[in-house]
Amino acid sequence: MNYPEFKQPLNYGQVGTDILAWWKQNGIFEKSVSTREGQPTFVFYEGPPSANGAPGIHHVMARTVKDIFCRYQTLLGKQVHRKGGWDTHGLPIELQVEKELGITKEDIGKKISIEDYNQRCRETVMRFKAQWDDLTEKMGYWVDLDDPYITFEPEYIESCWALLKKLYDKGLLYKGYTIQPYSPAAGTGLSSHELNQPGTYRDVKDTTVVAQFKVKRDEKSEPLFGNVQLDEVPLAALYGDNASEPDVYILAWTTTPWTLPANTGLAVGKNIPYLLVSTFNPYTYAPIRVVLAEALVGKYFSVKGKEASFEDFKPGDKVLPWRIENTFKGADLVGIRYERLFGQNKGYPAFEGEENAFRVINGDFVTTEDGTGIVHISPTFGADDFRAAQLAGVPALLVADDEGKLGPIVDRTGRYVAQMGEFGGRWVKNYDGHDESGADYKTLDESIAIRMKGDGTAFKVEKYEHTYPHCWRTDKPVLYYPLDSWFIKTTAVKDRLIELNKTINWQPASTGTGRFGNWLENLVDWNLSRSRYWGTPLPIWRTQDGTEEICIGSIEQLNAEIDKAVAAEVMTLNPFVKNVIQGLVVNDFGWVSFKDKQGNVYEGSFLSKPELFNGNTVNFKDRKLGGDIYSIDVSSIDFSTLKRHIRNSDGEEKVESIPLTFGGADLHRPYVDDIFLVSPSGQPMYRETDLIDVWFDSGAMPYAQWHYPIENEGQFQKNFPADFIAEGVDQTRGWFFTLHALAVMLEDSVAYKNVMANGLVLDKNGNKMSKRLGNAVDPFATIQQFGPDATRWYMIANAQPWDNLKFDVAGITEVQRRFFGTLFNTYSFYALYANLDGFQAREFDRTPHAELSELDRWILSKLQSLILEVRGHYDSYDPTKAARAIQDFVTDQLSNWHVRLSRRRFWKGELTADKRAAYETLQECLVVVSQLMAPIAPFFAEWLYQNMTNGMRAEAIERNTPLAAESVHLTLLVEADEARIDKSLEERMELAQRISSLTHSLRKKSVLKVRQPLQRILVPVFNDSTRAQVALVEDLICAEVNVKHVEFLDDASGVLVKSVKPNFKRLGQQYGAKLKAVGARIQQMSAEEISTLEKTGQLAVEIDGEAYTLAPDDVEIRTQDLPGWLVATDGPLTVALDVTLTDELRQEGVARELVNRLQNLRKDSGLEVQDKIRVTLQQQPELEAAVQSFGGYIREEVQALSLDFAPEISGGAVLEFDEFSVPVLLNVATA
RNA sequence: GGGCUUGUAGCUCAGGUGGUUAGAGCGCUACACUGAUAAUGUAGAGGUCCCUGGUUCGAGUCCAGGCAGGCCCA
Repeated sequence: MNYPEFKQPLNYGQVGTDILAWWKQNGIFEKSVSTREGQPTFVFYEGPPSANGAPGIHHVMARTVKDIFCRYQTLLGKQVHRKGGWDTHGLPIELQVEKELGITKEDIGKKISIEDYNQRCRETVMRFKAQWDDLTEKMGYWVDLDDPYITFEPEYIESCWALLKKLYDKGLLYKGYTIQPYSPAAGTGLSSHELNQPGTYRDVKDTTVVAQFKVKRDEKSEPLFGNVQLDEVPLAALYGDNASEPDVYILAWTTTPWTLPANTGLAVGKNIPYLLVSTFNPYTYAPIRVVLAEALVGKYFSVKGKEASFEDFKPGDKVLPWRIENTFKGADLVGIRYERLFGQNKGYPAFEGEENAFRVINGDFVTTEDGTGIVHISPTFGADDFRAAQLAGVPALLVADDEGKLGPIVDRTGRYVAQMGEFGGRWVKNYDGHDESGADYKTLDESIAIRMKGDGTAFKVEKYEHTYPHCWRTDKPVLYYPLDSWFIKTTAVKDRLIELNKTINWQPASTGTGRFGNWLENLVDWNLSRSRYWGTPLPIWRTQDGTEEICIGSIEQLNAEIDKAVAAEVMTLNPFVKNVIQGLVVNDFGWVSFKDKQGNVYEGSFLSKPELFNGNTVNFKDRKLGGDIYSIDVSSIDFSTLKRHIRNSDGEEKVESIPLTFGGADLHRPYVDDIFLVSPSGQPMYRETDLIDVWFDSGAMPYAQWHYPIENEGQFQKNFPADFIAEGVDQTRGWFFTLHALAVMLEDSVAYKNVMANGLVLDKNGNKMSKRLGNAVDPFATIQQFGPDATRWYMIANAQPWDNLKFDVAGITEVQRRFFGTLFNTYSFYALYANLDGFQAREFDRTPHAELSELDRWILSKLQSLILEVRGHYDSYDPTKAARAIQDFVTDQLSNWHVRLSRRRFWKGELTADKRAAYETLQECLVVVSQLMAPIAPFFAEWLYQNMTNGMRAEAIERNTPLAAESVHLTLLVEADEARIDKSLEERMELAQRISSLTHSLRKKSVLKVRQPLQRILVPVFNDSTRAQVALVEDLICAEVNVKHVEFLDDASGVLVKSVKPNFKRLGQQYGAKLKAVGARIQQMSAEEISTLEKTGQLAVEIDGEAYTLAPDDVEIRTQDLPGWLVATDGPLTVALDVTLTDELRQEGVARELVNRLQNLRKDSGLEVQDKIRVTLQQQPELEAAVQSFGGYIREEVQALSLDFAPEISGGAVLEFDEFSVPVLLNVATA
């Protein structure tokens, strides 16, 4: 048997398993890379997943996308290395460990050592690696799992350090601050995780103040002083004697009055409407004008006040009179300057940048839900404040402490610094546990409010209940407070980031311009600092006073610095030494040798018992039998001489040096924290305790995966930048950004040329999948059940990867049935008949293209078009369209038309030239389809390819043809042979399909089954080309719909009834508003008018008294009816069916019925396709007539050597059809 | 709250630059076909194209505002 045959239904899961085993056995993935050696490369970066959880179905989606384009590029002949990777650091892992250990961050270093804690993290992070690897294999994602980069390995961290140093040397790394939740009582910052603990947000009653900020009169603020008088009351009349213009104040509300002395700006919403209102201060009763949001006027001013007289207002009156003077948009107010609330004149300190402070700025967070619609900005005590101020160039109010170090007006214990005038030293909240019940107790907020009332700068003071976060440990209120942080100055390269982003091909484009582009436009500096334990440590050491610092870029440099520090006696011992020695004890390998600094030679091994280290000394046993045990001071060891001696099983000895850096060196905390360096001036330097953002780790992978820039420059250069990356859209500001930012800063280049951001995988109802809701889909079970191909195909074909996918297994079933089932059937069909005929396709001596039938040339033309189309879609990173095009070709064109119409060719008779051509055509289609689908459905494609080509392999290898490749994934994708594309042929086949469909529809209406032959169909045609086109496919149509002829009707026949439809597109352009009338007139055209238009090429009509000349292009003429005929239409195409039945047609119909029943009988009797039979029917006149005319046909169809009648038949079957009931005897012909 | 994104038949999705009668597959119903048969053909039912307003002779398509879902950020 040349072509393997399979039972229906095919077990797709098994196909996956079998192919996977074969790939492994034959190293196909490795070959897919190695056979492309020397070819152009296609660089792909694997975004490292974290293996601390089980993989989900969405990972199958993301990895399918990655896999598709890597496989496709391989098919194009490129070499595609795919180095895997693991993301191993970060908060999720720490939290998981803490949960498992039942501890909190506070316990680290107390209940558990940092060392042990990090060890737990290291063990936890790879816990699910086996599952991940398993899924990777089973789903057919080809990536190198044997040599992945792992972000916690010392080489990887060292690369990160080297990159940080490069940034540091470029001046892009600096220490600043961010506003973070801070607990003065605990003296520590709080993570958002800690802030989300239950019970941290509580209702508290605070003193709140609506403060008045006095506007400085200048060019910018002049409109506020202009006397617009919306309420049409002259100013003088308003204030009576106080006719001089009252001051203008901007109102801003705060629930934390203690931040008011730190105010440096006011934020407005640029689209929010604001009012200028004339009124009086409720405490000093001075006439004032105030600015606030229109929407909030009702909150501060009563209806009564709007009517109240200004002249009659006197101190003590409850109702404040008020009038609206003018309206503004927030944008109009931006830039206005105002006076400092607590200024130097009142004893408050000056600060740097003061000239840029006290301005109105834009704030996108401003709302009119509460307050005044204007937000008081104190950049040191609010994250929004800080950001808005930074964007607008407004400085923070910082004062110098005793050492000259700048800081906020509140110290880290929660008190005002001494410089704060009358309030200096006051607690901003009750952090000192002061008794609040005392009559004279006043909070700082209250004191400030009282002061402001007196100064006339408070417009409203009241107690207000709101929720406020509290420290979960101390129960004291949290402050938003500036904490030290290290930053990468991404804003310095902002323009370049934007510029280079425009050269990246984003899929979908909107993510690049929108989500990512906007993010770049509003870029702030990258906050690198994390106060955590399990991550890449920041390699910066500083002196206590911060005046001297060093950024370490390599372990070599670090060792050199350590040596200096040891020499300067800042440290007694290089902490890595212990690490190395520990490693040598743990790894049982043989023995070591070294010299001490005096040159004495030692040979032997370190002893771990009773304890490895006693201070800095270690026990060492001489290798001589019964040798002495020394106690050695490790600081005396000359580590450059340290070697280990390994004896293998053959007794061969291997000697290797042990670098101090690796082989046990751990660059994590706490080890790096134990390193103290010495500054040039001789001061000790301590490491900044921060870790760096894990996103830096992943963004550094283009460099760190090769241990670049420490080594492997060539590797790096060859693989930078990436041609393609793909991850979820949630990575836009994560990995996509960090890759881009680092590439621009370090290499002035993009990091990737093409990027796909895929969407989420939701459950079938559109809800997010989660373990908690129990709607998560198990990827292993899915692949097991449906096979990897149907799963992948469904995900790709159903929705474009960047749209969210509603995952429904019913969809996989459908794909499996409709696409894979059809393709499998088509293959089985081919295999069945090819095997019967002993046919084996060859690459040589094939039927010349010109000699192929219309049908064959058509499907091959379609195939070439498909190759073009699919390549185009893959090239433009649109796998969905590629999948859909392949699917439509296989189901609609190949199976449902070409194979269906070719069935007789396959099963009839000997291996003729036409049959051979049919095999060759189908064979070519199937092989090409296997290639085209290979990126998406790699297993099934392999299955199909091998089944189709294994019989050709030997010759292919011998003659070195494309099919020499043992795997479809090692082939080169066929190029479309455009010479074989025949658009005209494709067009007429479509006509044949549509005419057939219409004819079927007519048969159905007339209840004339297809088995009943009919004489003819009539097709009206208006032009010769259509006529010629249809004539060429007449045979196909006749065979498909079982009629004898296709006849054409043209105008000359005189029986066509035409109708006309306005061509609105053309008419609209020509007549515009008149179109309606013209269109109506066209629809009323008479037969004569249509005829005139056709013959003369124009038609004069009158519409609403105006003359128009219609051209043929203005209308679409079609035939809709043939009087006396049953017709069906599809757009411009019309078909009429001649339903006249002659005796001969009837007889042929009977003959066909007979054939059909006999075939069924054959099949029911279990006969094989090739068995011959003898048939005897019971006599019946009508049957005999039919057999007389069509006996030869019947015998041939049912492969009967004889077809006879007998007067009486018993014991056989009875054929029933139409009004017949025929006893029959069927025997297998033995000879 | 901001940015981005999605909304078309029961379900999943198509619908360049606006053109009047909005399509496909699945599912459903009926009929047919039967040497691919757990396949296939034909027909039918099924739509306020999320809503409101605007531009236009004409809007699923363009504009504005809203609603709902999603993601990211605050």
